[in-house]
Amino acid sequence: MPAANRVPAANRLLASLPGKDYQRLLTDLELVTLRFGEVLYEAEKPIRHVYFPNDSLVSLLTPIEGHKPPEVGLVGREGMLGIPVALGIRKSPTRALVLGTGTALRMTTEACCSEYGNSGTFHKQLNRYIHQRMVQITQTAACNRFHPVEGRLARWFLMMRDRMGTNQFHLTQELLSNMLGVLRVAVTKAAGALQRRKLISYRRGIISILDERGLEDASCRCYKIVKDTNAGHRTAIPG
Amino acid sequence: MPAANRVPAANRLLASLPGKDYQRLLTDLELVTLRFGEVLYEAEKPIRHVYFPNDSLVSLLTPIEGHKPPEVGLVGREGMLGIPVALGIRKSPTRALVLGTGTALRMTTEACCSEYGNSGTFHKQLNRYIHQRMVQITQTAACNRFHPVEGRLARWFLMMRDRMGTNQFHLTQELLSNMLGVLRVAVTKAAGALQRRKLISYRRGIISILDERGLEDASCRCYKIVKDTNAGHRTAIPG
DNA sequence: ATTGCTCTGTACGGGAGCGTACAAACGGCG
DNA sequence: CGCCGTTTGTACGCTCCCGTACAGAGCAAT
Repeated sequence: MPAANRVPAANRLLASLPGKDYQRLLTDLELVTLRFGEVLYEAEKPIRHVYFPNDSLVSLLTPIEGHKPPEVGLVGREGMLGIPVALGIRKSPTRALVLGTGTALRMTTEACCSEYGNSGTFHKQLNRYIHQRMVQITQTAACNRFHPVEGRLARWFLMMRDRMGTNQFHLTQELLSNMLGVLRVAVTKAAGALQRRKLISYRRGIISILDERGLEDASCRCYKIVKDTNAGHRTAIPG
Repeated sequence: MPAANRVPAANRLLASLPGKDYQRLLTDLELVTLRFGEVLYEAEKPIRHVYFPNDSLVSLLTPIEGHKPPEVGLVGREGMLGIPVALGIRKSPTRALVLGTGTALRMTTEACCSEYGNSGTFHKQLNRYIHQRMVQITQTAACNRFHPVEGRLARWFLMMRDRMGTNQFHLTQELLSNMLGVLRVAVTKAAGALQRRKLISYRRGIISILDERGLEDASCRCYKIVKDTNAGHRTAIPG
């Protein structure tokens, strides 16, 4: 195994663990590079590893007949891939597609299961993250239903920025339209509007955020709602 | 506390527990009647009890500005209300609205937390249910995005039947349209089409399923996908 | 029966997004 | 430089659903 301990835990979930727990986890963790386009899990297939992204970014897609699978989750340094494992399920209901090339720490499904029992803190932090993801999916369900493409697109750019920690990323409108579950031309139109307002620039797959505040105003409120949930640790049960 | 042990555990989640675990849980469980229109949790408010419906039915709604809150979960005898508690969160992200009058067993949030630690089986079954609900939300997100109202309506009737265990229930088109996140007239039209095909009858809030097979054919495939997930225990990690 | 309320059904213009087709711009490569 | 595949932008008819308005049908109470 490559030396995972040579890398700081850029992953926030791991970074939130006490040193002792983190040290024990490290023995099971392996540093890997996730490359754009790579599929970590296929839907309905076994989960062999759980992943903790550092600067990589992964999209979760749910298959639905007659359509390109839309996105139901976006995971970066704030989270983990492989929630079902923590719930005792070895089969992924979704497809995990790497959108942003970068590194991640991973451990085998088996190791994760036993660590989940060993460290109470790991367990607790993971549970909090699972809750965040449920909120994220819930909000996405409502958002997909009601909000026009432009606001959803702005929201998606901001989520991507938060999870990658950079204002520039690479993704074609074609792929993006699949994630949002809309026609490519709808993305073209919405992205064009955002460009004219100088909030972003979008050139051949390279997206740059020019005006963060402006983009937040252009995004639907769902962005803030999910973000605030993630920040709201006070609601966790103490002890 | 009313004698919860006078009622058989119609709730499937409780019924799946070994007798020993169930007996211990019973000391904390209280039998209550949930009445149509009652709100068990308000969104963003504390969760005081977790509920295990017997023949009652509860809808989970997520608030979204400028719209009536759409449904993101439907809970009956197969499940539990208060998943966040099991994840260490005391605040409900959704509103829990009783759609079907009936009984439920409930326990306090505190009791649930300690039982969650006491019984490994309880823990395990709950985790499996949490996973099911994540699949349910995920499917709903995609379904809301792509599928026309008629199929979604048929699906909703079937889910209601599964969770209530009856072919007849009471709900106005107005309320139903809020759950589905569509205009009331869209429900009227879709329900009318299903009636003309003799799959249901719908008279002043009283819905009767006339042809289950036909209704399944009319529903979108999401129905079967979620149902099969719930049946698919084999994917659980053994031991 | 009459009144009043709730619930269901019908009508119609408008808008967002679909599906498709095609044109234009860009970048890599020979 | 010129070619070619990829990516982005524009156009247009169509459908579904929105928003609103209003009519009819069932039920309850007086």
